[in-house]
Amino acid sequence: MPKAQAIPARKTRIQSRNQQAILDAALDVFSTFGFRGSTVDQIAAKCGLSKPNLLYYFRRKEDIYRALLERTLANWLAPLAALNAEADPVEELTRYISAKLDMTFERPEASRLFANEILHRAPHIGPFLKGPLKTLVEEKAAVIRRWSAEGRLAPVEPVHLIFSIWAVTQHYADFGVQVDAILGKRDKEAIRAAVLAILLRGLTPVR
Amino acid sequence: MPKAQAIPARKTRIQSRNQQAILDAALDVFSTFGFRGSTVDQIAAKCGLSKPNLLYYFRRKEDIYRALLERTLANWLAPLAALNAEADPVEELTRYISAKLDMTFERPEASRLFANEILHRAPHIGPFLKGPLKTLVEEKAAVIRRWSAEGRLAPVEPVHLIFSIWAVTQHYADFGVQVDAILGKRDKEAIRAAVLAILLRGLTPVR
DNA sequence: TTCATTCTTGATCAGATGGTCAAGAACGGT
DNA sequence: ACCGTTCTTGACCATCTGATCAAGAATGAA
Repeated sequence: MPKAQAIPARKTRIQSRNQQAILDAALDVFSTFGFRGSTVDQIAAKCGLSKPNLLYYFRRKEDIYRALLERTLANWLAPLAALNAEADPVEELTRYISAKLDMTFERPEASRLFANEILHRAPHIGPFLKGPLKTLVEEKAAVIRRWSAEGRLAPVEPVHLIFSIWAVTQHYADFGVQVDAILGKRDKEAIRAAVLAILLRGLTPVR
Repeated sequence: MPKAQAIPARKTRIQSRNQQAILDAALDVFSTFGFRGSTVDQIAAKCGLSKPNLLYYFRRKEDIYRALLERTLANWLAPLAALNAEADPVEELTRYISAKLDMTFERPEASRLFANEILHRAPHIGPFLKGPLKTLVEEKAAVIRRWSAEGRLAPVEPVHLIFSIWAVTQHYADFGVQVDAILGKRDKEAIRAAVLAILLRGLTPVR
């Protein structure tokens, strides 16, 4: 059988170790230089594999990139999905914003990876935006709208509130260089307090 | 004289026309594909010049990119610089946010160009961030802080307010693909109203 | 130990891309 | 009309980079 040499279906120990190492290295590289700006050599060097060896696990550069995006997409949705319609609105939003900030602080590379992808017109994850993401946003927007209607939250445009939360929280990762240039040393808790104040100020309904 | 062929100092009509065309085309290309992702051929094709001809005006690809950044830096600072300490705080902030949104709507490519540059760790404009930008931000932060101290504005962390304004307004340019995927058709005035409400809600001081 | 499968790599290739060069065409002041 | 300057271009080059391949090394189940 003239079969194209492929990665075996059966997952060996070596395989998962190396794939993991590759993805970790790739996240660093891709998030800093973008897809086109990164080279396979760079990634290979970073995880201590030879280039052909790396390409044994991921046949094409783009495969690494896609795997990386997919690996992070679920994590991306999780905090928003966790927004609980039954709990206290302001507390829920506080928790959501705080969780997003935690992601920003702990995984700024992941944030930058996405930012890069969206900035370049989302050539790889277009369907994800129009599909699962849109659905989830609409669902949670409905929750927020209901909160307002019930008088448990001040009136607010729900989708734009979500956009604003994304924008502000991710700003500290995506534009981290700028933030650091202006702020000097970074105080995470000060950022958290300031961001929560700005985004949630006045959302507590007047009773 | 073994002189390197250089662009003449004297500026001819053809020169300014072509340089202008090159920069316009380059803004489109660079903002979509990033520095590394763009090719000189692409830019040349877009403005109807041959590659060597283009390189007659800008000897290196990077020269185009830098010229482009420089051409836009001033515009970038203008709206913030215009923040007037004497006028009404909420009105001034409203005007600032509105002006930023206008830039987002009218020149999203410029916004994406900067976003890309910052995202990639600002390899070309690092000094600008730590210099003029930082200075201006600190100056205007002082203005906002004074507003709060005088009771003309609710207490707010000024620098983070500025970051939030940048983040939210630029979001509609930088993440435009995502916004459009979720919102469908775009209503600029609805965006303006929603953004102003979210960012300024509760900043009017209680009297 | 045996041996099929899995893993690793040096050498190499093809295409893309930034940049050069020399020569010719167009321009514009006189 | 003349001629130095400015502008334009086809051909070309060196390098980078994604990807391939064949052959050898390690692994692990029997």
